[in-house]
Amino acid sequence: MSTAEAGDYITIIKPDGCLMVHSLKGVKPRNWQPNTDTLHAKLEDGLVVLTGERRSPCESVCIRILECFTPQALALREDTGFVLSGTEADMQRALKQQPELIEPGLTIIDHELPTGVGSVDLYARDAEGRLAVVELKWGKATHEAVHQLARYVEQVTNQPPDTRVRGLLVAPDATGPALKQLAALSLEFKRLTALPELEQENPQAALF
Amino acid sequence: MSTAEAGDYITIIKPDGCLMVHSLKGVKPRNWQPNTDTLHAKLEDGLVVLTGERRSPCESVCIRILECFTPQALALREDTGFVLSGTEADMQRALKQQPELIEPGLTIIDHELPTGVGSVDLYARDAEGRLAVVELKWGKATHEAVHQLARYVEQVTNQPPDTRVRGLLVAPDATGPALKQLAALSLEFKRLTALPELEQENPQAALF
DNA sequence: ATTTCTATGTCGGGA
DNA sequence: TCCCGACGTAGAAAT
Repeated sequence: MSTAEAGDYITIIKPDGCLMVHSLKGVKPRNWQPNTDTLHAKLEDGLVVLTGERRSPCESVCIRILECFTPQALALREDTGFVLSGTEADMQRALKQQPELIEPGLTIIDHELPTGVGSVDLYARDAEGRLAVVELKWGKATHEAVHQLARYVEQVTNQPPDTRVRGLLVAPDATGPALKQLAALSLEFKRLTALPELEQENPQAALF
Repeated sequence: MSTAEAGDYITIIKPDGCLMVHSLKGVKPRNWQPNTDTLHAKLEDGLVVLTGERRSPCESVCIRILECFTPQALALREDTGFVLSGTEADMQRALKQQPELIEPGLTIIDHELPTGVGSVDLYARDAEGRLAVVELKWGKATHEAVHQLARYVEQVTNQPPDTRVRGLLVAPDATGPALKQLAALSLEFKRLTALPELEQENPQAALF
């Protein structure tokens, strides 16, 4: 249960049932409701009242429209595109193709390998045959990333082979505490700032 | 670095520098940028190109407009309102006023008490004088909530008094794993579905 | 300005 | 459908 005062808002309702009420600040809507099942409009005391209901979880949004500035119904075409998000997913793809960017002689064994405490980004073997767990971060790596890497390394080390496993944190940068913690845990940091372009699979007019 | 294909989008730019590009699905924008510092528009190959730049972190968004359906400049009035979000904050306020809803004889000692691993929602003493750490969740409590509560309890227990501290998870519901974990850790679950109305501090025209 | 923590997170994948 | 983990999380509080 939440309530907002009257004011100026932009309300957007998408065909997939996403309902958003934006105020003049912030990326997040002031109020919203994904997966709205039914949407009713009725007149109440001379005001238009929109009600969006939703099952599972059972909740509803009620919008009282005191005054409407620019009503619009747009027919956006089907979502053709696909975000080629050059973030961790792309970083992972690129480094899987060119593991030598991390270290010469490295070969990728697996990626997104579940360990019971999350997924290892890359699982590799180095030039000397040692196993290596690789954690990728697109942004500045924090102590959280180190903690995660440490858990992965521990998890993998405890597997049957029980050999020493290297832990590599690959990121463009890392915070001070992160580097300190890395050193304390005998883990390694590999700075990686630029990625070569991957061949475009489907070159099209780019929006962004 | 990310790129999206051409398609139909709704672009919103707010005066606080929030730039959003919404596709026809989802509550989250397809692409966005909070705190945009400078916004340029230029003509390039006969297309309008919007460029939003931002320092710290240094990044930019570039929007190529192939066709523009309904350009608009709205002057929303200043953000008068305030969200009276009846979520954990309200839940906490209500239970602080009426701790007997959690358990008869409970008295609140403190709220939002920092413990070094986050903030305890409520810190109380029960009818028998034992300390109790209360973790509130407005939605279904997951194993994460249990983990958090466990950390709080551990943290508080390790304080000088070093007496046994009760851990209470108060939520309308909890997941299976959460309940199991609670039992294993000797923590308690208190189901709380409905809250009585708090007196309104500032009754006004309500939007939602 | 940067780090840390919360959230109606949202979203996607798997059981 | 529910549960679980990741995210460019965003946003706020504390440092």
